[in-house]
Amino acid sequence: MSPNEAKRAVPDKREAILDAALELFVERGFYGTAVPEIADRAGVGAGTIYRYFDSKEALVNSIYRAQKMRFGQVALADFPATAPTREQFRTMWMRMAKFATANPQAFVFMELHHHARYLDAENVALEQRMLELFTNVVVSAQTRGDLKQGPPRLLMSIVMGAFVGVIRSCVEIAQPLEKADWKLAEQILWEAVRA
Amino acid sequence: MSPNEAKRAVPDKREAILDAALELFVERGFYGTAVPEIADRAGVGAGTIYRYFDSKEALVNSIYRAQKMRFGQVALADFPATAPTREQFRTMWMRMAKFATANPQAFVFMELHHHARYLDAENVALEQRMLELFTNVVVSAQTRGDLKQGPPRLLMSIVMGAFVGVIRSCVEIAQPLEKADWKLAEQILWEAVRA
DNA sequence: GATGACGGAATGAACATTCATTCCACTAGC
DNA sequence: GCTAGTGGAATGAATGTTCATTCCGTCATC
Repeated sequence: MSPNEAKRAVPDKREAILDAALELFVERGFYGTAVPEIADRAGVGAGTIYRYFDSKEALVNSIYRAQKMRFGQVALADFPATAPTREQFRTMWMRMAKFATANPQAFVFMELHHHARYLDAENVALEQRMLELFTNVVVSAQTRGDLKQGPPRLLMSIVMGAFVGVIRSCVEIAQPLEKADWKLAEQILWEAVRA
Repeated sequence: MSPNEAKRAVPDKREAILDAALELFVERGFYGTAVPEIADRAGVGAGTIYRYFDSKEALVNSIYRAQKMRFGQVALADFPATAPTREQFRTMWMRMAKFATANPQAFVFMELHHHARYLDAENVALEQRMLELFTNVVVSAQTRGDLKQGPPRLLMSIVMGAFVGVIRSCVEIAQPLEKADWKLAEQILWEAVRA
């Protein structure tokens, strides 16, 4: 029996800590969450957290990085760069909706910590890179004359803001949106930004 | 010299505390802000805060209530209940834009604390009442056939979400939106929700 | 296969620090 | 001199972090 297999006999504590911390950070925020609380919910000792993470800040940065990259994977993998703008928009929207429905907490977490002071440089850069990717897509769609003119930042704020608004209202009432309503929302926002 | 005048000789400490706390709560959140920090920024002693507010929670609730009511005044006073929906929408949007431009921090503060666990019952009720007011306006516009059908909550999430998105992007880059861009945003969102 | 010594993961009580709140000496205005 | 109002040091509770100890799976030895 290899050491690896032996280790797997114990349920993964690192994962348990990450999950518990994600939940609590969403519920109470970073400063509102005590490390021993995280340990309790994860079912480990308080000290164990420091075997896996250097500090509370390192923990929150770990979660942020992992979720952001997962989101990036889902949203941007095989992006249909040559497809019509209408289809690009629908694809992006529905992928985001799928991710956010499957992981509402992860999505809200990213929103909450977007511009937190305790995000490390690597995460700030990651955020920046993703923003630029989206901006490029918007700008080139504008150049093609498919989207309204105006500051790209404004268009993105409107679409992303609306998306976040919808997700948050779902989280508040603890009920995922119907597929039909997702489609309606997509249609509404496409009509909003199309040229 | 009357006692009132004498007091006014000292710049209003209550107001200074409220202003400093609003700023810091926006910058660092409720739990991330230490009471002595608030005192420092307000230019008063830490103990003085407790002459004016029972606790840190009472302070944050005071700010929330004051800003929410100010916002309600601005947004809903003399609401043109009989005007065409198009005009109602424009009026509401521009009033919110005016408030949020003049008080970006107050607006972000309200967004941040919307569903905080430390909001007292009175503030939760206040929030509820305002939500119902907006919902009524939306539903009756839908009944008139001026807005898209669909869950009113969904439409409101989209519009308010987009609005918040725009404001937050302004706050991030510390630069208010041009009047022209506000008009563009208004037009975009009207086209989004109109029937 | 049984035994016991070993390594390192896990623990949670203890520590230093930070925080909200209290308290009291001091001041300014009468 | 008296009072109301103030600042900021003092206080005790709570927090993030550490560390001496426990616990457990592994493996060499018989």
